[in-house]
Amino acid sequence: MAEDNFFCKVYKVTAQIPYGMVTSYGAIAKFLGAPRSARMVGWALNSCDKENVPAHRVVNRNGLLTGKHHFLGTNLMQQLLESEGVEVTENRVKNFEQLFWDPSRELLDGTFTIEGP
DNA sequence: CGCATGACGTGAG
DNA sequence: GCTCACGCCATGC
Repeated sequence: MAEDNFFCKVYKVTAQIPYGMVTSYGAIAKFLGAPRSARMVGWALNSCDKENVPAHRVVNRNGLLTGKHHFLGTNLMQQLLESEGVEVTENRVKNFEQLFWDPSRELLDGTFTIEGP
C-alpha cells in the first residue's frame, strides 16, 4: 500500500469518497497532478474495479455514468448509486453539482496524505 | 516502432 | 448554451 503508482493514488482517493457522494475523473486526475490525464484515471479504475474500490461513485464531468457499461451488468452502477441515496436518471446523476465531492476539499484536511509536491 | 483506442476534459465555432 | 473536434497518457496490436 501507499504505492506511488498512479493506480494506488486513484484507489485511495476513490476509496475515500463519502457515502452518497460522487466525483469526476478530472477532479481526481487534477488532484493527482495530472489534469490532462483524466483518461488514465478511468483506466486505473478499470484495474481497481477488481479491488474494493467504489468506482460507481466516479462519473465523468457531466455526471454521466459513462463507466456503467464497464461494470458487470448494465445497470449495476446505477443500482449501487441509488442504493446509497444518489438519484440517477438516464445514466446521469441527479443534483450532480450538489453531490459532487472534490478530493482537494476534504482530503486537504491532512488526515489523508497523498503524494504532495 | 507506429497506429488505433479509451471509464475524459477543454477549447473553439 | 450546445455540438464538434482536438489533445493527453498509457495500453494493445
